[in-house]
Amino acid sequence: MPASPSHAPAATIEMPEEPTHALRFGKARTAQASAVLEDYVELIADLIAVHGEARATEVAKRLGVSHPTAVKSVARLKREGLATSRPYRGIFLTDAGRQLADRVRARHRLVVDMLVAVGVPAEAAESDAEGMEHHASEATLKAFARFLADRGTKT
Amino acid sequence: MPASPSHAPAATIEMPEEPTHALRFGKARTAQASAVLEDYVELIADLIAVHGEARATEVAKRLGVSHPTAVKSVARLKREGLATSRPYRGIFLTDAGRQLADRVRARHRLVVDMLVAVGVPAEAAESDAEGMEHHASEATLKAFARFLADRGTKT
DNA sequence: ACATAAATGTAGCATTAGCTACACTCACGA
DNA sequence: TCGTGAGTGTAGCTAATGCTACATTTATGT
Repeated sequence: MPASPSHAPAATIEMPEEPTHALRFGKARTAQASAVLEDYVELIADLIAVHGEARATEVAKRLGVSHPTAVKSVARLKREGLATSRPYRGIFLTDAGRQLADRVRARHRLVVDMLVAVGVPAEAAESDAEGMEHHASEATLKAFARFLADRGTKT
Repeated sequence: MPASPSHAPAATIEMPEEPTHALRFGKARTAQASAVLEDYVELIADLIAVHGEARATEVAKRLGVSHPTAVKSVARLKREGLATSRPYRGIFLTDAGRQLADRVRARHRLVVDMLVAVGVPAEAAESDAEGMEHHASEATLKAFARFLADRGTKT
């Protein structure tokens, strides 16, 4: 059976538990925690780039949430030093926020390209990447990049 | 700009907003919601298969959470008709729970195999798959399966 | 048989993300 | 100038996931 081959014990050492799993699950949970922040930062960066500014209502609309929800999340971004804003003005990113946005954006493209490269329809690739990207470790991203480079990024 | 390539189109239609995004983000959020349930169900199935029963404490340990947290989640599983349990006894899966476990397990393997096939180190593949698997749509899974079949499922 | 340790359960609190309802501002037109 | 409506902000509620602390029950060893 799958999860813990170490329980099959016949010979060898015998470690009673498998904290390895705990670490993995914990990591996945942590990733999910920052996922929301990342989505907001990326979107805000896009809005600023395209419209010159990012307004709470617009962010809410794009993310498919109510505006108070967006406002609350932006408050969290500010708390974490990723964004700034003043009452009735737009939302702006700090240097840290911009850097995060760039990283997130690059990662998103990489994941989408990867999915497309292995035959996932563009629509599904975009959609699924939105959720998966937040869980791709450095090692995985590096592997993706190498894979894409090797096969010339062709479909 | 990046996030919405659909803004690029010089000719064609030009839709002012992009509710498409909202749908995508919403989907990712929903997926994340069931992710926890799936993790629990999969783990419980494993424990039953290996130990003959699944105890709350063991589940908590494996998932890296406190036991009350595990208990609370199991309560949710019961509410959703995926598991059953009686005070001071083990946790069991309903038919629905077992079916879900099977699907989750298959999906997990598929994602891991895929990552490995593309050159991700086994360790990272296992770890990242834990988070990514919950966001892989049917279309994506199908594409993964096809890709693996084509290249002979070799490591 | 009974005391005690380990496992399980319960209570209460915090945080995050969502929502609706309501209050306030600002910009624009009459 | 003064409304009014769209955009923002705030309050207060829900649900999920976590936690610690405490209560209970089971099981175990003497």
